[in-house]
Amino acid sequence: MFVNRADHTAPIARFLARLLHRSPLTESEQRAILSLKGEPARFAAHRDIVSPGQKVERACLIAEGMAGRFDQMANGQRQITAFHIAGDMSDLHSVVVPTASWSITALSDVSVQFYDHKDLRELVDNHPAIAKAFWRDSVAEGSCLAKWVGNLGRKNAPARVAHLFCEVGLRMEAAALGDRRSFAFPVTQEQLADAAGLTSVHTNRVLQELRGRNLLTFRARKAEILDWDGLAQEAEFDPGYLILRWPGEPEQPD
Amino acid sequence: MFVNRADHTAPIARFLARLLHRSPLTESEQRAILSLKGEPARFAAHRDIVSPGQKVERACLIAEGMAGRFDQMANGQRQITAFHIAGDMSDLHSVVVPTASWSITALSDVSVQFYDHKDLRELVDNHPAIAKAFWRDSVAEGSCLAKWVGNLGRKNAPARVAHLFCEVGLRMEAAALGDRRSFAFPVTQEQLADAAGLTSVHTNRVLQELRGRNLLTFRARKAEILDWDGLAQEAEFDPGYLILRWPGEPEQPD
DNA sequence: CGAGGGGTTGATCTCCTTCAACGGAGGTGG
DNA sequence: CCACCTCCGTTGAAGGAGATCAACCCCTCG
Repeated sequence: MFVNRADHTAPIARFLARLLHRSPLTESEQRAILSLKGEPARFAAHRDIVSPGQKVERACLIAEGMAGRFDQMANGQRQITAFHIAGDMSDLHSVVVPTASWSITALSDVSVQFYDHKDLRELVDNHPAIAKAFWRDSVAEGSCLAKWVGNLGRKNAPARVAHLFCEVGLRMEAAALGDRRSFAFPVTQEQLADAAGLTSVHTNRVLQELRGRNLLTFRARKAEILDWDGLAQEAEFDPGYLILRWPGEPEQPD
Repeated sequence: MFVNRADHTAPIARFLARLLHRSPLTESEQRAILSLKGEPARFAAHRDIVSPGQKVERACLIAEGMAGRFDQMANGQRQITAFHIAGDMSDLHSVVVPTASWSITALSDVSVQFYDHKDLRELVDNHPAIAKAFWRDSVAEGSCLAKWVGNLGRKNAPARVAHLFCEVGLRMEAAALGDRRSFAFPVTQEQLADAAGLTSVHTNRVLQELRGRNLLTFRARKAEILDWDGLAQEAEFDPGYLILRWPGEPEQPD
């Protein structure tokens, strides 16, 4: 595969690798993506990369660190609706919907690359396969969100927290950023709580319970899954919704 | 606009009208969509239109009635992650992700039209504007899901139920299927509960409370919003996330 | 050394669930 | 035309998961 010859640490190459998990692309299509020109930037933890209501003209690729999509309530409560890891184009959707009603906020210190909508649109208009790859990416994002609607609507706190760790672990492994059983997870317990729809106090107690049951540890922003199967069972975790294809697994037909 | 000359009651015309709320399309692009050949079918309430895990080769357009996307838990609990009304291509996303992990189920009796993925893919490959319109549609769906993650994670029962009615009301109005203050909502209280992440017992009490506060009535599958502003305030409803453009409002630039 | 962010603990409260029963409307068969 | 059944809605009482409130601790960094 062409991408294997590329430098995987280049942000755009990470993005391409992630696309290729889900969508086959020809060598020339891959080249077209790799030739995108990005503009680098850094953000400290807690800073907004994109603010709610802001009209954007470029999309943001996470190069290093972790970011999240936040929904803010009138009383100040927050809900994280997505975690973005290195290689994620966190608002690729802004190409077709340039004004979002939520923020993209740095969870840890992050470095990012910005890519002009104009260039991305040109790519889409000239390469139907890339258009479908981007579309598929948005559908996969929706699939994750739907799963979280189910988790928040119908699962208790331990299952939600367990699901969070399963999901992020598997995504980190797929992105070659760690192992599902041991990966950096640079968020605070409060941010975990904002994702799980819980208070930080209760999240803390749930983490202790999961630790006590020898399922996982979470210290110093590092997750260690002690019992993957047990954790997946607690979470009712079924990875199909992530729509990840693995090297060696049959490719998704176009 | 070309579509105004079309028969709005034809299912595919309803679908096109909905696309045009969000995406400008030329006359020839509109013609291409209208010339799609659909295969009709009917489903009784509670029947699966698409079952979880099923690989599909056609997408389903709701022509009449209401359907929902269901996520099912191991213990039998259900969560509705989306409502689909007439004119919604409820699994347009299946064109790029043909195997879903949830079901599309008829809420009321519904009639639908099926469209082959092959034809839809051809449309997308030949018309970049249609590709972007479909992509935008999936992004809008994701936007609704993200909003529901926020609602389920951080809002109490009355706010959730209120939000449900605001959302469906506005969508019905946009689809010319009713008025935001009075519309058919052919679901049971149990299905409302499955969407709001509540029990049907509590949903019943919440509906009584909202009635008591003169915000809405819901009887015989018909919603009457008595105080739209009050309901929207209770729900913290801000329609931006629906990504609906209205006739007369400025068009979204391509 | 002081300040502040993040983590931990305990006590209390409350929103929603659970369980159990009943009522009413509509459809169906005798 | 009545009897019955089933689905849906309604009500009450009790219980529990998680929120809230209020400390306190530890570590890092200026």
